[in-house]
Amino acid sequence: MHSPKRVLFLDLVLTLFRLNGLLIAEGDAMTKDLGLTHARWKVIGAIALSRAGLTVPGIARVLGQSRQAVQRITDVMVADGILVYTENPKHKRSALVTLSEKGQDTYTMLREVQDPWAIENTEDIPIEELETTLRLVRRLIKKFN
Amino acid sequence: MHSPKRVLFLDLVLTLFRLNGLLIAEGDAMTKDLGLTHARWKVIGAIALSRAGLTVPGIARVLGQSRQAVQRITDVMVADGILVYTENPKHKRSALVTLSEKGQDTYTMLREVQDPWAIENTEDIPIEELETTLRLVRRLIKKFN
DNA sequence: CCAGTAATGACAATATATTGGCAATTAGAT
DNA sequence: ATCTAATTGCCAATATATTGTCATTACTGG
Repeated sequence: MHSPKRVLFLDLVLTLFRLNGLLIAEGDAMTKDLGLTHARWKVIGAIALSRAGLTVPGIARVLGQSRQAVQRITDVMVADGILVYTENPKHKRSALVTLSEKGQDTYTMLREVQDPWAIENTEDIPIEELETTLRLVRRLIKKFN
Repeated sequence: MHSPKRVLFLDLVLTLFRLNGLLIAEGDAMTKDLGLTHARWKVIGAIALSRAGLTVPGIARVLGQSRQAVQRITDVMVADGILVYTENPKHKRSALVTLSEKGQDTYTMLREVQDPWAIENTEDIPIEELETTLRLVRRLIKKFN
């Protein structure tokens, strides 16, 4: 079967793996001075972008990872004073993970490098293409959920 | 700074992390019966999609990973008889990684589940959107290289 | 051709992530 | 309200990946 969409899609998948790795490398380079690793800034970013508050399994879903991996890193980050487990009105056992004051400071510093980075790397990209891509990615996520 | 592109882009990045995880889960589910793991089918896929032949660091670049991680898994796969290190005319020390007969059989079986999967998941997606997305992803990769 | 730089293999230490299992809680359906 | 299925925390084992280092080979500019 030589469906052009099939080839295109498989090519896209491989290319996405590559971009994923490069994005992690970018983030690590960007946060080198903040003492963060990708496991950490991903969690911080996920929490910061969520309005409603996130539990550990919630963060894992957002990041496409196992809840155990997230639990490990949040435990460490709580011990480091960057995150705080706060009571979850909607669930007795599953706490909400929130940024401590120190964590908010870290996020502020993260933003200071992340924002210019984001602006710089989208300068020459039409907003329509970003929207199309985001929409397509979301559509795929919905399929695979 | 409230650049809409900035927000869109950061949202896209987070969403890509999630899609990455889901794609890996999809692949693992797809290849469960073939005795593959994502570390393995990624390597097989990268080799199969390459025309010129790939070295270990070459595979690592395609997959956006460290060469050491790839080296580890290719060593195991060579020991398992799925891959073969063959002489590289262009480089004395860095061998080309190729599929053995067994590896080609595995790839054939992989294709039998992968192709329908790819077709099914792009049925309702216009080819133009796939092209736009692939082009954008490639553009980002070029920036981050 | 040569000198400096980058790429590669090899090895080790560490970090990160998945998988599996189990008990307790929650959510959903009837 | 009750039953069932899904979710969650926790623990352990294993797999995967990164980081750092060094010697060797390849590449590049002059």
